[in-house]
Amino acid sequence: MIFAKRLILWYLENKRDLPWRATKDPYQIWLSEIILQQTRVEQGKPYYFKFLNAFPDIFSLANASEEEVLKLWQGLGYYSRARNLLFTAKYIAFELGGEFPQTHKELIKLKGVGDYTASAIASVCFDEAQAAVDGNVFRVLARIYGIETPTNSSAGIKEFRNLAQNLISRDDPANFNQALIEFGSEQCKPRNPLCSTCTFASECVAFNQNRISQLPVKLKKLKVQKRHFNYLVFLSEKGETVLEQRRGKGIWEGLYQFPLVETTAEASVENLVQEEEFQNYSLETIDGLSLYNDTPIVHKLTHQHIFTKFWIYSCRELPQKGISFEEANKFPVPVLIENFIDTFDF
DNA sequence: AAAGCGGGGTG
DNA sequence: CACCCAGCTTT
Repeated sequence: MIFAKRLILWYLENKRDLPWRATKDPYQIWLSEIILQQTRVEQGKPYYFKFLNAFPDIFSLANASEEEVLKLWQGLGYYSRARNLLFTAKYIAFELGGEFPQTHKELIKLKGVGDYTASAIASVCFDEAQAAVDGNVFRVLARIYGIETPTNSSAGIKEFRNLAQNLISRDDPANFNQALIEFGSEQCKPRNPLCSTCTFASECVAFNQNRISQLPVKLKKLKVQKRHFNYLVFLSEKGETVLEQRRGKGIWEGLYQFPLVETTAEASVENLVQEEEFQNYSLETIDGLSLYNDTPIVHKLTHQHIFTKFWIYSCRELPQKGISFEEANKFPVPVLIENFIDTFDF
């Protein structure tokens, strides 16, 4: 039996009951795919429900504010997804009259939609035979076919995409794509795959050559950068503090945080007060300045470790416009800041 | 082609 | 601790 047929048979027997599998509505499929980019299903699920509840259709999302969307997205990471989500919702609602693009060629033009997501939407919603190649698919194909091309190289991306495109079922591309992904997620797992019950074990190169732990091949990853953040938590007599929005490129773009002084190393109070950024927030005195956490809080991200000190800065009047402590919860903030706000007794 | 972008789960 | 997750965009 051909690969696609066997794969789909496995899928129909083993597929999970996931919320977005009950619909072919492109809005809902698009929403789920954006949420699931580089995100585990179990982590994404509650966000999918939150968004669908808050924004049942493309128009309600299109009419939301960026802060509203970022707040709902808070904690999920890769926040450009949220900004692109809103941008694309506005485009579809107001430029296309709410009509979703229906082909891979058109879908891939949308902000935040790449080859994988365009293929997923085109196949699931419109039965177009475009292979959706995600991390699961790379792994399954690398193992079964014994492909050593790094999956995160340009050559690898091309090779695996071509292979998947040759394997895809013309009759049922929607189930084929979801089956291959589901198979990678549930059977051909990164660690300890279930080879003993695998329907492809007899022809799987990795299994038969005992190379499961060596496939797929990925190019080495960059080393993590260390950064030192000093947050100034102002406390005024009126019960206010200061939050600022992060501007420009970089981590947490568009999210809010306390006034930040970044230093090249862990800072003492003597170091801190000499920083130009600190003096930009200058008060008449530093008598109210005290360190909240003696040991830096280490916030670990994929590509950087952020060593954080929170400095409590009590004052009569704030150096700039403030917000009440209660309001702090309403702004979209990084998890690092959210944890502090939840813990600190204002 | 390579770097940048979050947060959390897993072994 | 390292590795990975229903990847995309920018440089």
